[in-house]
Amino acid sequence: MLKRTCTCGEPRKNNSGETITLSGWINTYRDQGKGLVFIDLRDRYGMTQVVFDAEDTPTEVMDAGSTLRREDVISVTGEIRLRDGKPNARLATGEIELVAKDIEVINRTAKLPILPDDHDADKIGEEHRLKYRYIDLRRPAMQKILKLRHQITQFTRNFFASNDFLEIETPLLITPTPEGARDFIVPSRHQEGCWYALPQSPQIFKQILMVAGCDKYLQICKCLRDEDPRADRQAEFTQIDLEMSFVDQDDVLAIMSEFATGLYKEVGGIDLGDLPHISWKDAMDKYGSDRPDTRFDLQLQDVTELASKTDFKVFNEACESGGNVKAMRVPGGAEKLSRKKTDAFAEVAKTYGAGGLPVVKYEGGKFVTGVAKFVEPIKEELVQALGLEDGDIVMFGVGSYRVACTSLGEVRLAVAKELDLIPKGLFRGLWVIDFPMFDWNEEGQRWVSEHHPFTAPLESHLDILESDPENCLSSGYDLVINGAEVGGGSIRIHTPEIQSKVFGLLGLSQEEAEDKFGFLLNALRFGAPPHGGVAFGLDRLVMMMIGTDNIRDVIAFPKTQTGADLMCEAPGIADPNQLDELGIIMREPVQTTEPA
RNA sequence: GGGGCGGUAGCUCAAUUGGUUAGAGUACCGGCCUGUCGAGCCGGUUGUUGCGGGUUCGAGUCCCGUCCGCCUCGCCA
Repeated sequence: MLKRTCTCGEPRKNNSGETITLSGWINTYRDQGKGLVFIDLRDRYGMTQVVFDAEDTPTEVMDAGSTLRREDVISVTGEIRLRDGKPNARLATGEIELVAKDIEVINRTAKLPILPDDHDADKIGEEHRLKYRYIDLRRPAMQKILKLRHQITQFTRNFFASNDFLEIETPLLITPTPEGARDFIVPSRHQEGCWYALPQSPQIFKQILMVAGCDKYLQICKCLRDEDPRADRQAEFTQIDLEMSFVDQDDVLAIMSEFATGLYKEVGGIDLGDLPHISWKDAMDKYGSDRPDTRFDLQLQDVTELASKTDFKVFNEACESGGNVKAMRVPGGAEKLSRKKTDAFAEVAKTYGAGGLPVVKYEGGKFVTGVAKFVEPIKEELVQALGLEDGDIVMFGVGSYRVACTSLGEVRLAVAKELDLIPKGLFRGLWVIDFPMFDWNEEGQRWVSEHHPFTAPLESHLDILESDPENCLSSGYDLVINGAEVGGGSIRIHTPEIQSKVFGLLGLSQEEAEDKFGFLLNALRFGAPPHGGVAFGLDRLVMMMIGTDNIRDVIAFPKTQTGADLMCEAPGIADPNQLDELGIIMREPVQTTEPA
């Protein structure tokens, strides 16, 4: 093999006259006829134009050159020279070209199913890109993502290493636990009938590492949750997982803020500014979300009391059942938001549990359209409360506190998108703190953890943990950037007494708690330091910096909505002998279906 | 589990109220062309219309079922 002496991104005009060897893929070929062929040779580092010029290239090399096709793999030796034609400003190497003197055609490609072209990549069906991922990943845009992801993990390791964190691995084969997401489970061969779970996160292990005196822990680890994916969510994803001992919330937020702002600045060239703290209640009240997007101004206001003075049945029912009415003023919205558009926003509200989206416009000093006649009696008060000006539109979120807030909060995002209120290139981050400890689950008629069962209550709320769980706040915190949760954590419970109480509130009996979490409770009995930490979603960090909404763009080998890997065709059928060794009998004979 | 969108040539798409031989661009193959760079010009090959069933004289088009992909609600401590 002709071994390369430099990469396709390197040669410049000051290398003129040098003889070098390049290796790579044929990106394009331009055959000008007998005696002149251009190819662009591509590797991870860039592209260089290679010219086969009969005046300077040996005949047999000319012949080989004219047979080259896109994505063939070659090595080519030649001399760098300034281009005869115009330089190509779009290529870093655009001022020079390599005059082919010797060539080795290393591997010719079969007929290509897709072309690795950034130019029309978004036109290619994602299904094809995933099936032929090795071709798709050759695209410079995909290479850029892989590199950015690498830079983020490198920055992370360097940052935390220089702050005395130890990178420690935790097991992949662990024990199934109740609570939380559905586990992926793995059969045990040695103990027939028993199963491992794949970790939803290393949560308990990292806490135990604190008990073990490790003090500061870091891991960049895979987490697995057998739940339905979304555009920004995969069953298999990566967390930057951290834990620290002898710290309080301020300590954790301080170093994690330093990390986050440093990361965005160093790797992304993005100034995140300060990361203010906002309480969960404030976030819900003002933005209708526990991950508020603060890049634009629209805010929600509570008008429950005013609404109760109206004769509007929808308002009254919410008020009487202890719910809320939230209002959002959209300045100048009366003209910009047609009935058709507000109807579309109503669909958004309905998706999030609201019955609809009452709307009223304020024009010429009076309310018009929608629920105008219902809010007329509270006109003066409403105008004053919301600071209404002529030409505004008001939308209402009605329902239980969470439904009123979140449905209108989602409408807020839709309105911002519709009216193009979100400045491009702006990044805004904040910490959401003071989450509730619990959320009441109607279906199961029990409390569930808002964060997770190991989250400590605020010290000041310890006394109401059991007497008033609804109002007990936790030490949980989420880092939110541009309306996306990019990380979250908490100060953990570090005594077995409180941990048992929380398990109890979650409806886990003493026996169940001991059975499922005994190892943690035990660890807490043997000298657990106060500790807390964070996990950042690596995939989301990459997505945000690269500017994509699609998590599959930032994962080398992602899975589909049904958890399939279209390239390797996972999941697959196990050999009957494998199942037999594991003591597993299929309920139904396996149906092999022909792929479509 | 629910709702929505989609599946036609290797790829991206078109195909009128159901109508005869399913087209175009691109890729690929052949030819021409000595300064191109998403090269150009000329010619050519390419189809289980996802799969199965039904209605019909006739189905890419209508109906039923099913598979796959995407978006989404639930779910994701």
